[in-house]
Amino acid sequence: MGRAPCCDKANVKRGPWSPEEDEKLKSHIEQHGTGGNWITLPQKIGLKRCGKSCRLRWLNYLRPNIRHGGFSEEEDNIICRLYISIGSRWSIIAAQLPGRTDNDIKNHWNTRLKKKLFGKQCDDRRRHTRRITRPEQDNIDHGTGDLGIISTGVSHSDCYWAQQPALSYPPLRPVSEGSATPVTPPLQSVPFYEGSLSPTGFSTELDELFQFNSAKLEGLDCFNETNGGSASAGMNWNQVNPLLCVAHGMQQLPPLEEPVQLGASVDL
DNA sequence: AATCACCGCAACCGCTTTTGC
DNA sequence: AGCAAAAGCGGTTGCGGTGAT
Repeated sequence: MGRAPCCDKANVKRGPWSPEEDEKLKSHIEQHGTGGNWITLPQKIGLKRCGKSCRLRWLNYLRPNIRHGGFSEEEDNIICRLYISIGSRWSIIAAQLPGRTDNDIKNHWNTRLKKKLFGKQCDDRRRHTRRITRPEQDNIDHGTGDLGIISTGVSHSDCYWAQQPALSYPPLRPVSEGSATPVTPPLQSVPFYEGSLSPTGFSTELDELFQFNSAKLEGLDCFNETNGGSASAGMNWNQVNPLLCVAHGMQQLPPLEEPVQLGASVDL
């Protein structure tokens, strides 16, 4: 029983695409379109590839106007803001960044932005765990250092980067608090938002998803007061990376005379 | 110079959602 | 309305390149 496979795995080629395969697929789709059926397309054009593989190759690589790499600061900010708000909905995030694919954004997040946003601790932790044996790593990796903790709900006592004592980012506070001038969302200068901007700076459609997703952050106790309270209201803005505050649309304030130390004496 | 570990990316896997009958 | 097939999507894996030891 079980689901029928989408193709005969024994008779399809896997792995990297050759230039010839790319050319076949590209020229066919440019001339005839996909025909509305990815499953039969590879047979039609004599490719020994799974239909899903063809679709992926087209969407992520062969499609016109695809841009790879070279993410700008502005794009980084958009990705971070959306990730914080709606989570790993890569296709939705990609829809806000013309020329970017969900796969590309996902890779960019996993390899760079995650570290940029939450600090080097994640990175160091990973580096450490990769040096140890597989069984040990299996015991450690879940819920530590990685953003997986957001959805797994592991408490921050298990959260490696939340335990680190020496963060000294400039202090920050929510825009809504006090008289600080809000940071202008960088998105407003991006043409594809024109016409349907919500107060958050994203498209109206996206705004429904963009209500601050506190549930998503429940596992991240550094977003919360120790006694509960909403994720954004309870956040200790002195202890987070500036980029994270960009993600929240927060105002960054001038440095305190003494940097806040994250440690046992500080309430999270 | 050799070896090892890490990083970045392309591609795959399998689950969920959508569509057509 | 119910089912099956196709499409969409997000998580994960594998591998080549690169830097550190």
